[in-house]
Amino acid sequence: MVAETERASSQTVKAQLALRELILSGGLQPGDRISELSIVERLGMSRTPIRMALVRLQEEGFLEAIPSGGFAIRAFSERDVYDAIELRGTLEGFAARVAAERGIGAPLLAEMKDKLREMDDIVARQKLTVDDFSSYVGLNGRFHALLVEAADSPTLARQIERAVNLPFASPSGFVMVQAKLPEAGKILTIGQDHHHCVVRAIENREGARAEALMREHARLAHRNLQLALVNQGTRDLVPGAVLLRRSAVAG
Amino acid sequence: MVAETERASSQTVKAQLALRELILSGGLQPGDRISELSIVERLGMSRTPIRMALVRLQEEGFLEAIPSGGFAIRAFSERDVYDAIELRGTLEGFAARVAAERGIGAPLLAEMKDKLREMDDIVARQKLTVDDFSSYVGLNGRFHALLVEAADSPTLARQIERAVNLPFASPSGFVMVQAKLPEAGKILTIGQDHHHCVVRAIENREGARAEALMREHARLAHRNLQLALVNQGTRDLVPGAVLLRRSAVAG
DNA sequence: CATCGCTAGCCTGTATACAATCGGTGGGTA
DNA sequence: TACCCACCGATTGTATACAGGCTAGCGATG
Repeated sequence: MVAETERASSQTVKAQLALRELILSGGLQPGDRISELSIVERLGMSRTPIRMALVRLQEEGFLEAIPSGGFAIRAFSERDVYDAIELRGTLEGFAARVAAERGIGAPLLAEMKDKLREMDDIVARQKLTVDDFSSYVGLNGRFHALLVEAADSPTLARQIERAVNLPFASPSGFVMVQAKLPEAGKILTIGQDHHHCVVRAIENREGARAEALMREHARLAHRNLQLALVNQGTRDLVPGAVLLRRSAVAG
Repeated sequence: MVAETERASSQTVKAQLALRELILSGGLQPGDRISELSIVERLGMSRTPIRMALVRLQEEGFLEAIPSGGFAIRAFSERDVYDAIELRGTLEGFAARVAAERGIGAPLLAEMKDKLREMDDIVARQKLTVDDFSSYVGLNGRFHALLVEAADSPTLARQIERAVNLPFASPSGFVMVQAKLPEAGKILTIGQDHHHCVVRAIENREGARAEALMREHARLAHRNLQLALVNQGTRDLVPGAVLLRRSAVAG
């Protein structure tokens, strides 16, 4: 009965994706209580998969439970975003250290270097197009995924996956923002150097160095965050900007 | 209609607690697929709250989703336990660093020192009873909770809460094990010293030191884990021992 | 005029019926 | 004898009906 035009697995997953999209597109405002019935008529499915999706989105951090029942869209302060980025750096640093200390397999190392080369090609270009940034996002995401894989720890992988779910905490979250910033090339160059250094550190079994590098690597996102927030024009480029609580800055 | 003898909130929460207990008591074996119907007749409630509880327990890390549908009890290797402990240390270290760098309020600091004094009293005793250890567990748990509170970061708090859900990753997980180990007094003394040092570090705004201390503090649990696993007698004292995959060690 | 209480409506939590899919078993054929 | 296909049972995913609780709005009273 399901899936005539759409090719998706279960209703629950579809609801989860649709709700996430609805939140991130601003269709639902931060702080708003989510009425299940309104979602039912918006998505055209029954309450059961929607309730399931709501629980999952709560665990992902997009929603918070209301004591009297139901859920509300979570609102984030600028410091929350900062902390989420720093947290990702800490966890990825941990992963890098573990990978360095325990050593990683040759195929994994090879693929990391492979992705590194491809990213080098992009960064080397004089004028970066939006497509270039887009390709970089894909490669960068894969590189960070490989790093988690390199740690070979399911517990850590789960934790990182969770931390990275918030859009502004994603490793590639701010890459597309850079496309609009004058400092784009510089930050990209530095980030890519971090990538190179961390691979070398892992190869040489330098755990502390690998960890410190990934922490600092995440802090590039801090800079992008600052740069994007200073003027109202680029503010909306911050990933998940609609989740940001309007702070006292105003305009 | 609900709650005649039992005083609990919702069916979902009751199911969650009951299932967790069922898993940790060994009523359900690691690797086993969980049949919803069997839980229905065991707990005497309908499938809906049970399904809800299953999703939450998956997010907590006790269950893993089966591709074809349903859930299975997750099995942990010794290294998983090790990693979970190290992960807690990393996250608590992060919390301590943030607390030190940003500074914490006087009331919080006062309560931390208060708990410290109470724990000192216990550690100072010559012969420690089981009740002593039990009191220590409570105080220790509160102390660690205060540390998280001191970081004043909801994102981080959520993440730590999640990491600590696994019983063997809990800050107080191995305290009761120590009660049965000859090295009990020594490790307790060292751990308590870590507590003192980290509070001093936070007070003095020494972020790096606070972080390193909490990491090392968690590693005391590594030692306890090793000690408990060496002989079969104390092996079952490891928190959540039933979740451990029988490794090649055998007996 | 303000505050307290009641009532009505909505909304969430729970139960249960229905549908679709997965796995296992048995029989048939190469 | 071994492998493949088909059917059947079981189990999960989905829809919907029902009940209890929360909230808000209105009216009455101090």
